[in-house]
Amino acid sequence: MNVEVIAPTNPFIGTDTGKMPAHQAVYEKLRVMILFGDLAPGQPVTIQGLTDQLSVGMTPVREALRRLIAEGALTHQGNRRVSVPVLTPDCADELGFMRKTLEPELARRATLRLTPASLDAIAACDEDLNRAIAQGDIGGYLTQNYRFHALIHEAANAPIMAATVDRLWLRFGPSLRVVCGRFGTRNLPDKHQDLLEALRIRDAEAAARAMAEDVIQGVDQICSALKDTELSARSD
Amino acid sequence: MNVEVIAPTNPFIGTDTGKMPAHQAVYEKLRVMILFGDLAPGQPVTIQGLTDQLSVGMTPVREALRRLIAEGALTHQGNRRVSVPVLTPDCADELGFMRKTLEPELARRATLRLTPASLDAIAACDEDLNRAIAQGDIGGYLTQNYRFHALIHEAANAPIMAATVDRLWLRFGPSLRVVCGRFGTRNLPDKHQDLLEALRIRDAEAAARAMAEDVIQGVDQICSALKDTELSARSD
DNA sequence: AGACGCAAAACTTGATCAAATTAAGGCAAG
DNA sequence: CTTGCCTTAATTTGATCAAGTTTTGCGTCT
Repeated sequence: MNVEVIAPTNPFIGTDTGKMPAHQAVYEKLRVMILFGDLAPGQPVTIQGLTDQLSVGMTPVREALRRLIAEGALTHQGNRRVSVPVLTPDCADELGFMRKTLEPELARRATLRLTPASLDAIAACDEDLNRAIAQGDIGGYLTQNYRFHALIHEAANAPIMAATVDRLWLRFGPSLRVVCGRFGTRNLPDKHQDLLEALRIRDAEAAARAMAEDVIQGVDQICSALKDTELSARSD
Repeated sequence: MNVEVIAPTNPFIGTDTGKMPAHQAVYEKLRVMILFGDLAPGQPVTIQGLTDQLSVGMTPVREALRRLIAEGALTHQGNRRVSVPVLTPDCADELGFMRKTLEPELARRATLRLTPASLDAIAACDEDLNRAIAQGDIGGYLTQNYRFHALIHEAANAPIMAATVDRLWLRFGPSLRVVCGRFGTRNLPDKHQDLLEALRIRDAEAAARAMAEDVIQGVDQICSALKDTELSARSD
């Protein structure tokens, strides 16, 4: 299966498996691996492979996979084979539309319900993000960028929309890593400064606008990269 | 558990369990029951109850529940108890925003990719829907109304958005039945005529507008009904 | 090239363990 | 003496595991 264990330094991979059902621990582990590109698009995922690797029974693994499939993070490949989905341009278009619509709304709502503590957390996260970009740390960029958006989604106090958008990120994850591996951390979208300023002065519409621009930039970059990879694949 | 088996006359409950894994059969059965209000909001759902009722093992039931929980059709009620979620005004607001945003887009896309066959199917469905309304058949109204929208979503050729919207309907389902049971089939939203006409003349923007109005009408009706029930519950 | 067979993986089941809720019983206070 | 609460036991339910069954894919043989 070739799935490397991630270093527990990642803020999202605390994996406090102390008092947690096995199926949830498996779910969270796989989720992070997909979100940050440790599983390549198209890579097959087998139940028995995971039971061997994670030393858990078959039932928890089955439940975790079923959950991830329901979220679109994995796909049933016809004959009861499970794999990491390959992002097609059509899918990216759909995901892009939803992100462009929902994330600005989340930013708008976050502006209204924002607490000083969460604003500080978002600002701190943005600094970490800039540091990662400056160092060319792709993994750091991916995790901090996700965290930046996740913090805003959390502040919006709209759990259903936040979970929906989270699923969209989950679908972009595997390809994002590939794209970033191609182009490095230069020319990355960053409307975060505008967004932070809008949050500080409590201007919901400005926050929505900044978020929309950030999402559009990111999505367009992925779409163009997808077209390139498809062209290169076709010319093979 | 008090879950009555639905008559197999429903077009969505063919349940051809012939060549289908047990976990999927369980999933589809439960999904339909939730979607059309056969399970009341707040009703507890137990694994063992389902194994007894459906005569299947424990693992398939667990997988089906995990999937439905991931889709928001069921919720984990704290102490590893599963139940049908109760729709709060905040949730309805979120769901409403997403429906108002996504369904017009689906209508827009459906207009462009529409085939004569699918247009006929949609028109036929609308006739069934009107018949159900005229007869005061709540169950028929619920299923045909869902089917009308589902056919449009299918025609849009946008599987991710369609699946996302489907999950929103799944959340409305249990409360929809309650609301309809209160007010009957009068004053139901029906911008379907405008929508059908727009589809026929291939006017994507008009279709999107008609869909938006239909969704807004339906969501507002549910929201106001929710407020009423909450007020009456508070005055108890 | 088509068919047969073997191996691997998924699906299902029943059993076992752990956790939580409920019921019962006893003690104390009014 | 009755009532209310707290503690404890029993039942119900959820979580996990390992074995058996079925299906699929692939390799080989004709």
